[in-house]
Amino acid sequence: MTGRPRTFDRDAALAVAVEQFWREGYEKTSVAKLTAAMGLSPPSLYAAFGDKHRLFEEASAAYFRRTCDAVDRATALPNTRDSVARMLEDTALAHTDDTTPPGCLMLTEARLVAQREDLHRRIRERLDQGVQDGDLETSVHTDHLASFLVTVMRGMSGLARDGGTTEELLSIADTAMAAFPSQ
Amino acid sequence: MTGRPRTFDRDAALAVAVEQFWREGYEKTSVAKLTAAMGLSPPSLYAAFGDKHRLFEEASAAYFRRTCDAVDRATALPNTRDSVARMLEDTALAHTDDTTPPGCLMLTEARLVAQREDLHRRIRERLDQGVQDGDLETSVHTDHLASFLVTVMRGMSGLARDGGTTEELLSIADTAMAAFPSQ
DNA sequence: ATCATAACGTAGTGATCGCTATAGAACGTG
DNA sequence: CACGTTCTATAGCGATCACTACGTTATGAT
Repeated sequence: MTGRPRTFDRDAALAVAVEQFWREGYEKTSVAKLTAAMGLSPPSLYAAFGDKHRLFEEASAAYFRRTCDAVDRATALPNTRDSVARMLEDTALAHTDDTTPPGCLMLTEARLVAQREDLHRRIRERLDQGVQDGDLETSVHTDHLASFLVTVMRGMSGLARDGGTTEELLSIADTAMAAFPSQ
Repeated sequence: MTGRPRTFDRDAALAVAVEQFWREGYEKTSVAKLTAAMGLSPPSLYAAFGDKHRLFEEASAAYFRRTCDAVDRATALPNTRDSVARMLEDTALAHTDDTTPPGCLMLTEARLVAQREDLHRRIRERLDQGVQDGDLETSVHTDHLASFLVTVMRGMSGLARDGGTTEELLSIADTAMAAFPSQ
């Protein structure tokens, strides 16, 4: 007993929801906007994704996974300074990519605190590794430095939403690197 | 023909509105929440302040004036580095003052782009003065440095909203100062 | 006292919010 | 074919949104 098959691509619809939440945030994104953008009726949305909150969780998780891929590519660089510089440059470029909404869902949406803490942890762990590798002096407070970096990225996301250009964000990334402790 | 006098203090009611918008933002603050917090009926609110949008404009303008006072006190310091350091420290303290909502209304509310541009201009002008005073080398790109500083403050506001402590924000302010060009 | 003026509280406007009851349509299985 | 299952679309649920019509009350001026 398989029943009637669904007429829409669940992953494609989820991608549209990601884009919608990304562009307008959780609160300003109504279910009516979602159903219109995703091209399905309210009952179909609720049957496939639960409710608005669970859809947001699934969408933001998908977004987070994509972001973490980029972070992981940066942290994989052998030199710690290069790794952090890459991360900030990636951020500047991603937040002003004109094929996607400006800024970053994870860094802008108030309720995604846990994701931001996860990002902070990933960065701190990369810095800790840098200390072990001898890239950073043992006196460096990696937790505080990670907080600084997340704070800069977050501010960059806000600036991108205000219409900040790629060049502007890249210059901020560059300036922030001046605060990175030299070996 | 003076008519019946109003039974509430307009300035006090406005201060309550500032606090409400500060704590929850424009979208999440309903007129019902405002009337309850301000202790007046909807018709009184609309008679005294126009509509929700004009009330927000008045409230955010009052908030901005207060913020600018602190900025002006910092920019008044003779040394440019001291001036910027003070600004960042003030930001860390103000955003985590437990007698007020966490973070900053101006830096968090999406629609206050103009106020942020104003803040950016004030900081850049202080840095330009620093160049004239010989506090900063003429090679310093004051516009980019100002963008960096606003970006850090903005990120600090977000962190404060996530529950970041005064110590955490102060350490970020301190780290950011490492990016400030030495004389 | 009488009047005009303006703020007051009650009660409710249409629109939109997130969400769902209901009934019909499209599948695999008998 | 009929049956059970699951998706579909329509239409609408109660709650809340920003906002206001309306009748009352409190003032100063006459």
